[in-house]
Amino acid sequence: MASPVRVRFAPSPTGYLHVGGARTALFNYLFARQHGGAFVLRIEDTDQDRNVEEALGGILEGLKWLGLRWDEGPEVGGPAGPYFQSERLPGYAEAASCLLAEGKAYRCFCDPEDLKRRREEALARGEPPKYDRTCFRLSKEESEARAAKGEPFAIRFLMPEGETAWDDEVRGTVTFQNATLDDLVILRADRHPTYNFAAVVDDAAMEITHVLRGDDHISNTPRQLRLYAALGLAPPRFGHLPMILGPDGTRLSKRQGAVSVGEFRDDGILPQAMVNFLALLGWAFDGEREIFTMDELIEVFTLDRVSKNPAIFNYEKLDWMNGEYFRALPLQTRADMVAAYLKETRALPESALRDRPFLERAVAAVGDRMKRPRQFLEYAGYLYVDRVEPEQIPWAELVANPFAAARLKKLATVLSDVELFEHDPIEKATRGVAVSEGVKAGDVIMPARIALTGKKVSPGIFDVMLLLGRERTVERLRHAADRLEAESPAPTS
RNA sequence: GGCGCUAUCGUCUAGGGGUUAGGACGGGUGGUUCUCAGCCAUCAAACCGGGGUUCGAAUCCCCGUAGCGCUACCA
Repeated sequence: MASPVRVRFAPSPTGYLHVGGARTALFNYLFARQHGGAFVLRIEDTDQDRNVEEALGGILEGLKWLGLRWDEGPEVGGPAGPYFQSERLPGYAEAASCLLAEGKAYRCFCDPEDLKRRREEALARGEPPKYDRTCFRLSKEESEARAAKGEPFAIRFLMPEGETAWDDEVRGTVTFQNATLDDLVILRADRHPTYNFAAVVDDAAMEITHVLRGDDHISNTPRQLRLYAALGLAPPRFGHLPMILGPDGTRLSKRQGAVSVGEFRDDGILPQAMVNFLALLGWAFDGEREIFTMDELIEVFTLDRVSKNPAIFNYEKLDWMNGEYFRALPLQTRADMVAAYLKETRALPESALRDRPFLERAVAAVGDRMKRPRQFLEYAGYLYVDRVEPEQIPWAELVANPFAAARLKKLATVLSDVELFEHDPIEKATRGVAVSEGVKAGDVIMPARIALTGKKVSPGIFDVMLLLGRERTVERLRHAADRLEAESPAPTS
């Protein structure tokens, strides 16, 4: 039996949790859970200049919100800690010294600014911008003398000849010529490791068995493989996940819509929907089934069904999927979410939110028209205002209808006389008006809808009346009728 | 420029030497209905191009093209 599966998600705290990162984390999580392995969270904070104080909290929060609990890492600890690279500095320095001592790495005294300039010049000439090994040619004595004098230096890995290949879990065999790889810096002048080196040292130390990461790391893999070999360490297996692109086919950016899981959460996306949607970005079960709970994903997820091509993020499909999940939620939960949304956005005065039973009735009436909490007011906002100001187009339609005023008036009268102001009596009375007018029910209902809600679209009209109550219903109908009479000529009889 | 990866409806994808190339989102149409949503039914919509291999290629191979990624003392 092979060693137990151990995977990791290794974000650097430089920003929010991007959906691409979230998808990578999800796939790692699913793979770990399915194999009964461990999901490790490691924070790659070796670049102090780029670390953002608040970023870590957001990333952790995002992972938790998605339900991706890590077995080892920040907040929970674990046997392979610490889980912040900034706390593992001695290990990198030691590993680098070993390579230096064995002649597998060398000191580089070149000035970073100078290097940068040379690289740009090479690029401008159309040449590969590789390090020219100036410092590799230094004698051992000179190198040591300069170091002893206190001259700053970085440590570079001496890239061996030959080629490097591996059997990728999603792409099959991938091969690189080492000549196209650089003598990469493994330890910077400030004694901090660079990404490729730290990742190798830590993945080995943490006994990571599978590295599942974004496609953008594919060219890092041969470098890391060479590093494992030089260090005498057994490499993990690698799997490169396809990128997630924006609607325009380029890297998903804020310009194209929400990109961080926090934004989606604030937009009323449910974590279950996000997880399900993300799972389908670059992976499919059989091409038919689309709805999966996390547990079901854990059961059926396999790396060999991960797609090789980049996926464009489809906001509409996420919205649809969210609707699928949102509608399935119990009324209580939906009401909770709507209440939380209204409170956070202060879309309604505090007082309006106090009547919880009313809110629940309204949410029930809106029913499955709502795919996200934010749509509540779209369908029920008129319940929370003293007087509706009808939208332009619906009102114009009413004005153009010569019979509208009379029908509204009649309906108002009938409704004010209905004994029990409940759904069925209201419906019966309303339909009665239509019959006596010799028209279809819709010819009475549509004007009423506009008078009552100001819109052409609303929940069922009898639910609306019920929610409004007899008084407000009758008043709105009469008010609309009066206004109509004032604005439009009476029907020629 | 170099290196690498990829290529099926607009999008996510299934399939993979012989299929009416399947599903989902989105779109169209019809039904249910007081509108919308939902639900049901239904339609349109794809194998990047060129060469091979083969009786047969969307599927295997090569070339081209395109897209994306990497090419840092970033991760």
